[in-house]
Amino acid sequence: MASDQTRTAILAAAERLYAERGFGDVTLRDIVAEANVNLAAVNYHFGSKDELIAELFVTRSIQTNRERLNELKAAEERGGGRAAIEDIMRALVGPTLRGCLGPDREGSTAARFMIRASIESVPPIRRIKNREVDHLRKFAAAMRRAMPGRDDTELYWGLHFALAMAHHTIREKERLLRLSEGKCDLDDVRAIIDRVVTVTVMALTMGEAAVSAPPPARPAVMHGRLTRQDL
Amino acid sequence: MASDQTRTAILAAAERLYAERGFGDVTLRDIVAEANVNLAAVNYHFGSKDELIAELFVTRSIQTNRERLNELKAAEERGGGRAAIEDIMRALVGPTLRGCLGPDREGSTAARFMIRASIESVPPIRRIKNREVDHLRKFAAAMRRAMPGRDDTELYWGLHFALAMAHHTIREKERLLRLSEGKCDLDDVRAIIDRVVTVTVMALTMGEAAVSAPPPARPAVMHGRLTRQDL
DNA sequence: GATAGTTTCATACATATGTTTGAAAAGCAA
DNA sequence: TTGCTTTTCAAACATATGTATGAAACTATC
Repeated sequence: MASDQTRTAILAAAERLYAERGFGDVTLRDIVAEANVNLAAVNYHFGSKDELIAELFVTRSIQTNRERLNELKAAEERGGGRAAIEDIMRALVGPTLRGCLGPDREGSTAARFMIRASIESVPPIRRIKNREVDHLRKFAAAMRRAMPGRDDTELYWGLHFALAMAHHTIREKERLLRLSEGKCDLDDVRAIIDRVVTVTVMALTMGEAAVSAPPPARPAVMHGRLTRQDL
Repeated sequence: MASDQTRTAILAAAERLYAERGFGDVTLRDIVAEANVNLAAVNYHFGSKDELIAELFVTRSIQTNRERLNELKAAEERGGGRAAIEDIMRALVGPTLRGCLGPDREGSTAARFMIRASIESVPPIRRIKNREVDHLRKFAAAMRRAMPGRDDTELYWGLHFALAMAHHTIREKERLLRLSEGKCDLDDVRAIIDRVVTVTVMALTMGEAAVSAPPPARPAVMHGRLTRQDL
């Protein structure tokens, strides 16, 4: 089937252009020019522009979520059914950060597309995005297992802040670079992931200290992770 | 001058609509209908659509920045020239969070407009936004005074994460509400500000602990702020 | 109250953009 | 090949949208 060739070319071209210039600035004519196909091909193969965008987004969403869940699963197996909280957070923010930051590549096209999608919030994507909550719930559940007895509210805030830091770092990396005059190394993805994870775990354990015991034991996480030279 | 009336009506209507529906979905015709003025009035008074958006954005930017700087200044005077790091962060994230969250109001129109602006990143705004770095530098300077000897890199990351948490909380409040099934109280703005500030200060002092002294003293901030009942 | 400058208005213009159409081309099974 | 389906193509369509225009209404100064 040569038709799949056209379909694939459109998908690839669209993702590339959307990732680069955003949804607002890319027209169907831009896409078909990039893909070297006829204008009508988009509507023939996808029905509409919105359905094209939706297909792009669901495909990539599934991929990212699978990556995250794979890491989570690996961590849980490593821990005999209960993953360490750090590894859970690492599974949450690692795939996205690795995909979107880094020295050589400008971030893969797929990752940059997903960033755009989470920034610009165009209608077809907004509709799909609501399912993301179900995915995040799996991480909330893992966190609950890792920190039993912890108040759920705290878990949600921790999850929320982890995504905040990861996401914002990707979105505003230019600004952070300029603000810090290059001092913040945005190519050292490992260090960034460590940093986000460390802060998140501190935020999560901090609450525990304040709520459970008046003389709070220093959080367990500070022992291992905090002596890294990159902090 | 009756001309100012039209100008003002356009500005107000535009801000309201942009705040509500975003830049992508609002046309000049929507704006002039909302403002009850003629279509040509926009180009007569502002020159172009982009210049209208730019004027809205610079006005609000100046206001937000002034609010922040006022709080910062007050904190520095309270501390005799050197503000506590918590109060600096509070001055940074407080105005925005107070403006955009809260029970009664849906967040002021002005604040919601600024959120849109920071989300959608339309060309005229992108051009202006570059000056924001200069504003943030004032906070970096205050932080440096509050934590002398601290590595600059850490300060920038702390500043960056504070904005990340504040911003992301505003952007994704619906999702956090659904994820937590209402357990995360997004109407208690004071508690949210405290939470963001506490985590940020922990992130900032955590590095200090790891870098300076091998047996890290429990961060000073944990004494005062951490016993709040809302954590 | 006449005149000059300012503002408003209805309307038109130009163009960008998603979509549709109908015919031509290509693929494929018999 | 023949006949049918699937795919491609150029062109047209419909419309939304920012902008421009020229006349009318309004305002203020003398």
